Amino acid sequence: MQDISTDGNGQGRIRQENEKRIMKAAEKVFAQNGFRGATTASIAEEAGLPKANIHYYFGTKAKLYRAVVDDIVALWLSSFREITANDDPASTLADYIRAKMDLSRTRPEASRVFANELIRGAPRIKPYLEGDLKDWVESKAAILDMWVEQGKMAPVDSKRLIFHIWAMTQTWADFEVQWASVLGRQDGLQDADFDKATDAIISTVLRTCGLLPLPSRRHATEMPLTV
Amino acid sequence: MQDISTDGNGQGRIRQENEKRIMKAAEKVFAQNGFRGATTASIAEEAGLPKANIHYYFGTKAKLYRAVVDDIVALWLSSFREITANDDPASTLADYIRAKMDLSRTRPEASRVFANELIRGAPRIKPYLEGDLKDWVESKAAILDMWVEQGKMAPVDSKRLIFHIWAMTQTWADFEVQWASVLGRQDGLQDADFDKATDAIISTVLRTCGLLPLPSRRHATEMPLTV
DNA sequence: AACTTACCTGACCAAATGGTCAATTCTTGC
DNA sequence: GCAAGAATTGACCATTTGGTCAGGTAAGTT
Repeated sequence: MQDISTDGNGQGRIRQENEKRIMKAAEKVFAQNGFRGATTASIAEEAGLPKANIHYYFGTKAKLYRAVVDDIVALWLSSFREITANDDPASTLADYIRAKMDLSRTRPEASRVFANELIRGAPRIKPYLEGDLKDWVESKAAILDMWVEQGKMAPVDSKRLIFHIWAMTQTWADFEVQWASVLGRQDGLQDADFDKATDAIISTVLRTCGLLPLPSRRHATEMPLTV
Repeated sequence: MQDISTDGNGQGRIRQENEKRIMKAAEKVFAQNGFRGATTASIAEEAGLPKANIHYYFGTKAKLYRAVVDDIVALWLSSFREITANDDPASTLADYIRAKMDLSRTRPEASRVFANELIRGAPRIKPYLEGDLKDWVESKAAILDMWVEQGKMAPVDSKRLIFHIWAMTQTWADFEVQWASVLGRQDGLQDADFDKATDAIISTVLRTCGLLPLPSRRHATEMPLTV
């Protein structure tokens, strides 16, 4: 006989399938409406199940939300294992930016749930921000600083650089509609748009770190700028 | 006798004061909960007025929201007049970033209402995005391109550079709690934090444009990187 | 086949929500 | 000081919301 707890994730086949289905629907609805704005009825409709079914599996809206957010935090953390010690700065940074942009393209709803949570002051994930995330930032900033020490790259404000990489990569998920509108993409951003954005972010970051030669200017009438 | 339209902004003294008061409260509540999640009751409480009073001045929640959003769009647009033709690229960009960061620091709630709207797919402001904002971006990108043509700065992807300036500046308003948590600021970000962030963004942008000499590396054991 | 457990869901409920309204008080121009 | 419009608000209402529950069906185990 298998242990199937009521609220956790038991291992009943049907249960697993339905929980996944509900969480996918919930992620979408929470992303679009935030916790307070989302209704269990609309989540049920999105999942193609009667509302009572949602409560059967998750109990309350708050617990369902918690499950969705925890899932996303786990995704975030797993994507963070990237940057490691004595790699090459340029390729490591570029790889990390590419990984982050892939998440923005493939899991925009997850990013938006997270964004909603932050805009609201992160009542439910502050411990994560002050714990795992803070630790991660500090350890990665230390690596950047070490690279600077070793003369592998130009001095930078390492923490702000990390923050700004997140800002630039996540804006393409969170505010996609803004960039699509401004670029005139009626059907939303295409893969090519993400590629172009990725290149632009990599250029910006590598130039910030002095890791990318500046293309020569059109009219070479001025002195070189850089040391 | 003065013309006081019911829904617009008549010039009754009391009316003006109360409308301002309600909109301020509404901005805060909408920022924290989005349109659907905000309740007229909580807006009323925040404003220190009975709920019926809110309806007396604005009719419906939707009209109030519209008024708040329009106000913010106007603020946004006015902050956009900045970048003009044949200025000096470096100081113009730096000034613009400083202005945008000042908005993030002084009007974070406005930024968050806007962010909420974008996350939701911008149902109510798409015309603005596809109109005024698109035009603004195109005209300013043209100026950047002109500077490149004139050899005043290195070639850049001008539109993405603008997008990323927004992303970096607005993240300090929209996701303040995240950065405060990671930096260990228990009482929220301080002015010094914004100053440091502003410097970091300016450095990144100017280096991207080849407008800032790179500080020399610690160990000058390698060849200069830039052309 | 019998039995146990997981799964399903229509019908229901109390609370919250956006909005209305009529009665009352406050302002203001004359 | 007084009439006319502006402002105020408690009480009320229809609808929506999160959540419950009883009575059922399907699935697995022996």
